[in-house]
Amino acid sequence: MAIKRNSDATRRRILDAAFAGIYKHGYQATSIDAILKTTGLTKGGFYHHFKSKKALGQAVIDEVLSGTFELLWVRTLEQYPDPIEGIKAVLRLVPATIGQNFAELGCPLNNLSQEMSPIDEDFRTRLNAIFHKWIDTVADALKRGQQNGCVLPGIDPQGAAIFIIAAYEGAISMTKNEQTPEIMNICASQIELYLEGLRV
Amino acid sequence: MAIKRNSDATRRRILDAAFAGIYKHGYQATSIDAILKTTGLTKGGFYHHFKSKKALGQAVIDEVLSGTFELLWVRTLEQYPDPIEGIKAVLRLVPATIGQNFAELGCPLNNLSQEMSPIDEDFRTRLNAIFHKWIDTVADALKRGQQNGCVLPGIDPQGAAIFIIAAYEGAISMTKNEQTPEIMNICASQIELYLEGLRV
DNA sequence: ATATACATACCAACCGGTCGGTATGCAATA
DNA sequence: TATTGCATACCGACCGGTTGGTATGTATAT
Repeated sequence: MAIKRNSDATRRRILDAAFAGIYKHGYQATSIDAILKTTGLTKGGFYHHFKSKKALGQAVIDEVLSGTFELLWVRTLEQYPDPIEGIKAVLRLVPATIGQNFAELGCPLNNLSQEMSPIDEDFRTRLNAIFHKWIDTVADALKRGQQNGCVLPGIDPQGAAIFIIAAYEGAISMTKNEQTPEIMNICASQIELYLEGLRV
Repeated sequence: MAIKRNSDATRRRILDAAFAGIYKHGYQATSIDAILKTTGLTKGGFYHHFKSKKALGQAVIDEVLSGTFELLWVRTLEQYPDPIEGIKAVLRLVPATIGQNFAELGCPLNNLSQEMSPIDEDFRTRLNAIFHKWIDTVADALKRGQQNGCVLPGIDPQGAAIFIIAAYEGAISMTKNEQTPEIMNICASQIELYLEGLRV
């Protein structure tokens, strides 16, 4: 009747519980005790894997948040030669992949960034790195679109990318405020209107 | 040398300190002790004015947040016959009125809404009421624009209003993430691009 | 046998909130 | 006009519980 001990799996369980807590209640309002409760661990076990609460938060950013962004945006955009179609596909993918959570809890990356950016520079730096990769991903896609002739050559890819992401994050925020997926659909169609304006 | 006792002023001081704390650290992370420190009050004095921390939070929404929104949006839009010019004016007003705070701390209304909407229905209801007034304000302005012939009759004022506010909030969020007003300018010019697309 | 992966017990600081008490101002009364 | 009586405004100690974190002990895997 040996009790299973698996370091990697335990660490992963902590990470998942921390992500869920942070996603719903925010970083500051997620207590270590709460994480212990959902994982069934104790203090000693937790602090064996993470040297502080801050270290846990940063691990969530590096190992959980950055991954989900890549899965949704990078993978989708790279399989569309036309970036405008690619972005529209992401917008349509949102309700499917993340489901109800997005309408209830918003974007986990933006949530954490909004909470922590003003009060902790280390968090801000890490989170901003993901945002920059995101912007570059969209901007590169738009550049490809300009080269293969489906995006207007006059527009600034960087500026357009920033706005697309801003509008996307804003749409998710409004959806969360209202607590209904309906809002996301309204905003998505308006974003598409903007996107079509970038077309040759 | 009687010590000044002024109930209204004291209450206002608490409200201001609470707003500042919530704006920077969020509601949950703003302790009553911290408010006592900045106001110079004590526990007894505080609980004479507010029966609980939650009551304080709701007073901040009703008496501080709702006012700043009205000042910026309602007042500005009502003095522009052309709603598109009105919205553009608001966008230009943002850095002037709120100044550096917006780039550092974002939109106080959206901040609180993002934090509290998923975890407290009473907060959500109050905050959502402000958002609805906001949407109606912009939608009504667009309708006026349709009547006096400067906005396309085909567009849905409600949907456009929701997206304009979403894009605006998203732009502020991105600016806060990056901690530079530059981002706001980039997004503002893209929003203007969208707005011009609504014109006849 | 030694390092790893946990459990247990504990700490000081802080959390929101309560409580008995006190200083002040104001209105009725004498 | 002076005195009284009471509501208001505020003080500061204290409560049970929670916070992030540590020091030490023990069972398991290699």
